[in-house]
Amino acid sequence: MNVLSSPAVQPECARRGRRKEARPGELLDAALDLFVEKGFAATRVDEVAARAGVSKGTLFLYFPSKEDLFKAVVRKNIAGRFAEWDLELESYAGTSSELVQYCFQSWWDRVGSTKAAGLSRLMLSEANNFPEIAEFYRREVVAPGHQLIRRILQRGMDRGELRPLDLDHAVYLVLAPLMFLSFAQPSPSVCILEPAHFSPETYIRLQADNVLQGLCVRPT
Amino acid sequence: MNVLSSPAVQPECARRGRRKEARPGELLDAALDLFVEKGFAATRVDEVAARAGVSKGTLFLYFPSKEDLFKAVVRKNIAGRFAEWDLELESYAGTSSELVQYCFQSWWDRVGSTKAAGLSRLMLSEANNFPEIAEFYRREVVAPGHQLIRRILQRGMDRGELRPLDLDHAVYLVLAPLMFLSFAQPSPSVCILEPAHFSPETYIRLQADNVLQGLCVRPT
Amino acid sequence: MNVLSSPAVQPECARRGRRKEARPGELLDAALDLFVEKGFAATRVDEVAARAGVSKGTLFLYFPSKEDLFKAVVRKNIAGRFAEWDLELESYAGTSSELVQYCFQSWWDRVGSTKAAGLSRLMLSEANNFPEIAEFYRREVVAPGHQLIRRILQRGMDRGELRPLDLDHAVYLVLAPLMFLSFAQPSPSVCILEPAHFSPETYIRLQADNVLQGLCVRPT
Amino acid sequence: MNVLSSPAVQPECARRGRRKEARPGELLDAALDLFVEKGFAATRVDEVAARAGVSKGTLFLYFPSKEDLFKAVVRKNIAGRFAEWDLELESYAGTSSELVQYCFQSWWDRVGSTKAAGLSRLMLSEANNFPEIAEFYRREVVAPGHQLIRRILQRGMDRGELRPLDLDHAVYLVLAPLMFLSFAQPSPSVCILEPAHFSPETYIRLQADNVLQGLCVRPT
DNA sequence: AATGAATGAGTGTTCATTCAT
DNA sequence: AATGAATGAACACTCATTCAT
Repeated sequence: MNVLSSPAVQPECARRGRRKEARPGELLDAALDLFVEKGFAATRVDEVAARAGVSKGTLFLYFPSKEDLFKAVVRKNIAGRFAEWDLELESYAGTSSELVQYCFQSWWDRVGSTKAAGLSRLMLSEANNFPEIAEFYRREVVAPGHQLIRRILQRGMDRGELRPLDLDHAVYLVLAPLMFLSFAQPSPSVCILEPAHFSPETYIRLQADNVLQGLCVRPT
Repeated sequence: MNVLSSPAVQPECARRGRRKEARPGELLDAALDLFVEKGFAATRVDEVAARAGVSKGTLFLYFPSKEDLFKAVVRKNIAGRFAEWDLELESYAGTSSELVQYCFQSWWDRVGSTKAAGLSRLMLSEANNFPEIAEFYRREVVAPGHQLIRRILQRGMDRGELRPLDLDHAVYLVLAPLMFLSFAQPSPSVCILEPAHFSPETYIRLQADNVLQGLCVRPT
Repeated sequence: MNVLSSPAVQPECARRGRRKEARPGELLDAALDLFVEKGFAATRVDEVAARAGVSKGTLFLYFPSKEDLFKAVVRKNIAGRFAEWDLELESYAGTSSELVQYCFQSWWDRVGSTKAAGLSRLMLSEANNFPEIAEFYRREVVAPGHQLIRRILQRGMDRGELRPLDLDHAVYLVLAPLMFLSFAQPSPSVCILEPAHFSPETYIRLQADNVLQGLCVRPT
Repeated sequence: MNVLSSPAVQPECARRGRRKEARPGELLDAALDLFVEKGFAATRVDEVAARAGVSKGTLFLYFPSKEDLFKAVVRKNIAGRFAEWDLELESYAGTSSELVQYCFQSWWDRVGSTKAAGLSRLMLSEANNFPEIAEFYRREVVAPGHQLIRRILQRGMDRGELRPLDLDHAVYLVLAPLMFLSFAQPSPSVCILEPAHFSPETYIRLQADNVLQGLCVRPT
């Protein structure tokens, strides 16, 4: 463990120590993959542990239950990032039109194009069977997400850049296109007819442009 | 069970006879309800059988496995209503703007507000596990649906009422809002923040109006 | 399967039918043996099922949980018999002295000398860890047992055959000797010093005689 | 850890030092508490270690297994207080009646009301699983206890104060009430119907008085 | 054709025990 | 000596599927 340690044994020695702190992250990564691929119920904790290279018992050392593991996955990949996004919104200086475009684009960059996008579809199927998880997801993801969009639209109305809107329904002008793309991940087969001709980036731009035609006081 | 049967028991016997042939249909109906409500994995075959009024053994008499039951449910319920809709479209006489509005509205009336909407969400979750069914669904539902929208948009462009559109992505300007609503049914909790303040009809109208602002050459 | 069926295959055929009704009883017998031998927590449901000659799944067909199985065992072997004993007491015509003797004796004949006696010791160890079972046992066994003894003593006082007694403590003049013997079953090693010199029947008679010396108005 | 240690840290160091040697004892004390409270199986070694203020690994440093810990607990706590009691008996000057009363009372004061009473119940439950310990308990506790009672009764017969007794069974006239109370501790719920109305002291007096009515040549 | 009793593989979770540090 | 991260065997309970009747 000194300067002379050969690189070959270093990892072996360090693994223990390094692992200890890396474990939760490795488990969360493995869990995200499997949850997104198979759904919550169909994902076996053994498999998550195996993919993270540990035993089943170790998983329960870090997460007291499968549900808690799932919550941690959601928190790490989505829920925990709203604080940052909210701040970003508050300090945003551009027009509402630019803000909405930015919103679409950065949702895609940070969520839609990542594995985390698959979590939305997951919730769709499992919400009925796991009410506690559904409630958690509503509180930690759905609510902040809705509020974020509402604030964007409200800001636009306040600044006179957007038409007067019924926010209870207008939020979905923004959310529906994003969620649709989210639900289509990672296997778009039942949503997108010809994935080969489909570019998410083009989709995102088109949706943003189009919704703005309707939202803005003066169509750009 | 012969001519001497008293009238009192006759119906009993007759029902039996009728039942025997109606069994598969009753099972499929029960299965549709439960699959849509709980998802594939969480639906127990006992419950399907019970709801159809037969024993679990009988179900396996008609469907060799739960998977086959699922396939049969999907096959039965996603039949071709598209032929009729295609005809309707061809003979439509109004403006594109009216046509799109009509399209949103009648989708909600005929699909979105019915049990069939639940099947979309089902397919979304199970497509990975039933590639064969997914392919079937793509062929019988996704493809005709996309084509229908494409024709509507193409018609609009041909008539000079809609702007020039990249159809491969523009179809989703119409589809995304509809599918989002479909996936949110029947348990909107993880999509809609406050279902109590949400009216599907208002949503449909707002989405149609808004998308048209972007699509039309001259905003109405 | 007709009149010519050899007796050898008859049981094979009949087993299905006969079993169906005999199963719960067979399971309860197996469960009683194992619960008494190993305790509640240490008894494996697989083992109970195996001893009854069925699979684990079959056990859960008849008893929804291990706790319910245990309750059924207690009900069959003790709790369900108080009704009969209460009746017996009401119609008893002899003196209180005879009644107490009869009580000791028939407790031994019907409970103390059977495997059911082991259930008391079981509860002693498991009560803390399974509060629901403990509560059930209190309600179904402890309470009726105490009441039965109280009524016997009260009857004796009413008839002027027994001295005035503080029933809250006097019940244990009768219960303690019986329970001690119960706790000593089926392995008396830590209660009885020399089991070889110990006769439960003699013990029962001696305890009954002795307690009566104190209870009766005129020592016999 | 030497003379230079500042007074402030001295106690810290000293405690460590003292602790190191006291560890096994602290572990045994913690284990006694927990075993008595929860039983052997339900007691978790983590909890024992935590209560003793050490890690789980440390426990296994001193005791190779949970079973060995249990054995050590029993061995430590069931020491010979009988020598003292035997002496007390030999020099006792009062009547047999007084002696028996004294015996009941001091058993309660010195054993029944202490944690040691819980050990009896522990042994009762675990005797099957730890025959070696059971044998030890028989030799060190059961046998001396029985002998002590036998001598008391023999003394009474010799002095003409007690009736002629079959000692093999008569010992239990004294032992059964005491053991019943012992087993009922510390959670009397499955033995005592209404603990709120129950006073161990009253119980002890009543049992002593009553048994003497039967034992004595002339009822006092 | 219809039943429903029986099965047994599979799942999340616990906990005594090990061992590298 | 002491730690605590890691293990893996064990266990109650579920449910799709089978099959004798």
